[in-house]
Amino acid sequence: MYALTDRCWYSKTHVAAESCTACGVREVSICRDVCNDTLRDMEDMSQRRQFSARQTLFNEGDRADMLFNVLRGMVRLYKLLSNGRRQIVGFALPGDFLGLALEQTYKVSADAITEVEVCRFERRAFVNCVENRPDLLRSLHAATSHELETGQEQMVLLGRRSAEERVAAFLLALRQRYQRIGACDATLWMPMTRQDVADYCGLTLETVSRTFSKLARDKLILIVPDGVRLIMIDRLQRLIA
Amino acid sequence: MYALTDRCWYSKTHVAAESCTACGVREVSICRDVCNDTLRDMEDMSQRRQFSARQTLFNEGDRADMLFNVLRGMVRLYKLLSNGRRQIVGFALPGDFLGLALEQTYKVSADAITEVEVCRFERRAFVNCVENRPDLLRSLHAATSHELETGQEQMVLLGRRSAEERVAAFLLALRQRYQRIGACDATLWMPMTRQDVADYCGLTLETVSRTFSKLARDKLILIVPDGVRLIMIDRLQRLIA
DNA sequence: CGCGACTTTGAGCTATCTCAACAGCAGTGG
DNA sequence: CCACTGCTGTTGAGATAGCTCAAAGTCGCG
Repeated sequence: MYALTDRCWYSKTHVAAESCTACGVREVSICRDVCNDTLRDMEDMSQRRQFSARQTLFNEGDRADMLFNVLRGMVRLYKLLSNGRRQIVGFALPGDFLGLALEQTYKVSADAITEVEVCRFERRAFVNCVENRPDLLRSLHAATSHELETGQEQMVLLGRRSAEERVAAFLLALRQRYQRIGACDATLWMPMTRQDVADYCGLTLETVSRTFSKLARDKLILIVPDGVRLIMIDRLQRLIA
Repeated sequence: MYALTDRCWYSKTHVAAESCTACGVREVSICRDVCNDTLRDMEDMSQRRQFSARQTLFNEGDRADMLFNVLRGMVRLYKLLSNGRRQIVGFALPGDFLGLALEQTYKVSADAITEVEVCRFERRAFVNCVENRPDLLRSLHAATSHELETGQEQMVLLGRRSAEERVAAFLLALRQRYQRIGACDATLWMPMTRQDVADYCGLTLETVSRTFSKLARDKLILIVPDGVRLIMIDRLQRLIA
């Protein structure tokens, strides 16, 4: 898949190649298991696009004209409340598909945390394709189911865990996701801010910062620029057992 | 659909008829939009079953041999943490399908809150059917997407809302679900305990009770046996705006 | 009637939030 | 080259929403 010994998997030099068959994220995307005909259809429909850090991909409520497959970088998906409170419902990594539900309007907002490259589809065309291609629908359903399960885990985290457990669970889940896309490393790349982590974990940024500090003081993690190195994964796991 | 002026829609006398075409919950189930052939297949696979209140339908981690469509009653879906903490991730009502993800093991536990009647499928047979019936897959995907969206709303509730907002949002969401299945009424049927509501809203049962009392004191709701009557829906809505 | 399960209410406690100060660092411009 | 600014992160101290523990109230049911 990627060269993974360092964090170059998300760097500019490892952009997925132009062709789907050579695409670097195909192995972890909804297009992994589709047949060749379907893949060709998808390739014909797709356009490559880039977003710079902090650019918006779409806003909750907008007409969902475009669907995205993330190729590189990190995207935050979130909902806002009237008074500015924000809940991040997920961080999208390479291989993640935005718009799984195929619905007419976006149900969350999305913006780029880092520079982001995506494979973009027009929704109408994509939906048409899905209608004729049960293998693609099957993939979409599997991905949606997986998201649903992740969401249920997150409800447990938000509803029933302490601050320390939330942060530990967040770190371990992030690690698992990097493993899944073949980008694992004892050092987790964390381009998001403390505020982002807080808005994902249902905490304040100060509590997140204090909790990171405590975990570092206890030598379970090491805080490094743009990331965290997991030192004692077993003890992190015991925290959330 | 049902006779709805009172709460009889969930009573024993309104059990869905034996035939799928005459089924009382079909209009709100995954089988709503499937073609006649698919429906016949599903009917052949399905078995009617009953569970009494507090009976377990399945436990998280078990092999998912059976899938369920709820016909009558209410089911709680939850996850447990080691020390007994519980997060309820959803209440299943008539028309809700349990096992949308078609996965090999259950990701949550489910037990009956009331007496429950279900339409039950063997997973293997069901999955086989889905493979050959894109229309059913389409329905499953739509239902799964809807669950995913509901889950994201719930993350906002759990991560960023106050106790009062959580309870208000819970009541309004419950009302919407009853509306959706054609069982709406100013009085919401709430057979679950305060502990269940607490475990759904990420609160303690005392906080839920106090919040209900406050909403009742403020005349936004009226607490009645086995339910809550919504008196000033607009003010509840303003609470969560 | 009396028991058990659920609910309500009260009072004190604490995990987390809020507010505030400060530190590190990158970019900017004199 | 260095002051300055803005942004992110850290740390401290006091405030508070919701939790915990406890007691009493309600209701259905044998």
